[in-house]
Amino acid sequence: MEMTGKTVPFVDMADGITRIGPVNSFDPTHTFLCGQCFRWNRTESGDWLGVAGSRAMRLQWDGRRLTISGATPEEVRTFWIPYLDLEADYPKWKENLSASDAVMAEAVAFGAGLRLLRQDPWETLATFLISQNNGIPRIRTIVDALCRCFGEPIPFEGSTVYAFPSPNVLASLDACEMDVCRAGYRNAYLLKTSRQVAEGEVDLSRLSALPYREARDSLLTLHGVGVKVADCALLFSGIHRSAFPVDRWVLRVMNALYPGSGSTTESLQGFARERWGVMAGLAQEYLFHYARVKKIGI
DNA sequence: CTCCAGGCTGAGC
DNA sequence: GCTCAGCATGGA
Repeated sequence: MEMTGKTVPFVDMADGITRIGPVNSFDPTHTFLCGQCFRWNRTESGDWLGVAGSRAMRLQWDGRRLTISGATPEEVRTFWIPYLDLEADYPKWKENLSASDAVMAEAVAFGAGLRLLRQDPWETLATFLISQNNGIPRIRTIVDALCRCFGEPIPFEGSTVYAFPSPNVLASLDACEMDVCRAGYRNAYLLKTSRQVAEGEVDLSRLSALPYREARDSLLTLHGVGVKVADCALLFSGIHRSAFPVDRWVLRVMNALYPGSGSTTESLQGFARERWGVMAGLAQEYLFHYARVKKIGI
């Protein structure tokens, strides 16, 4: 029996260590390696080191509880628990999705510990701008270089990690400077979009106040942002979970599962939104994770 | 060598 | 409106 409801058991261990749990429907492998984020790394000891926004933390997972270090209990409560979406009722969502059909049930079971993160909207948008026609390992390399070169330093465990650079900082670069991250032709998209956001042409902080379709249309005015990137930005920042950033893997799986539901992206999105409603984005993420790991290996 | 990777833009219909 | 080459880079 899985825990439901919004209460997350929480213990302050002092010395900058916090323990959370028991938590069900969570697994850092599913959550951090499903392709929604690019700044979590597993250490040799099995811990996870992550940077999000202007914060960093170390996470340990024993299969039942999370132990967080490098963050104050207050930060854990107000930032990391919402970031990891630990208060949401995944058992209920998984049950609903699984009931919708057998293959979805298999995909849900396969990625049972997957949670949709609530990442910073700018960081999410920029990293998925880089993701286009690109592979996950190289996306990580590029994002890493961007942060090290242009991000604010964050003292962490006696060393330094770097925040994702702000739109203002990136907007001040020229194409030559930005090329150190080796993003190729995406440099131009990143530069122009940084400038558009820095100029206030699109206000990312206002997206959550807009209905899904208007939020997406707003993002589509940015250079290099298409439907896929806009949907990923909305979904993985937690702004709109009905966003359905269908890609070739899910297209392949969906077309196999539901022949005739539509071979185009738009009709598949409509199909998914009708079938899974506000959970369409989560449904796609289970499918994506399932298809990718089953067919390519992690 | 070719093909692919969490696509998008701009040109030509 | 629609289709589609071209796009930088690096790994398989």
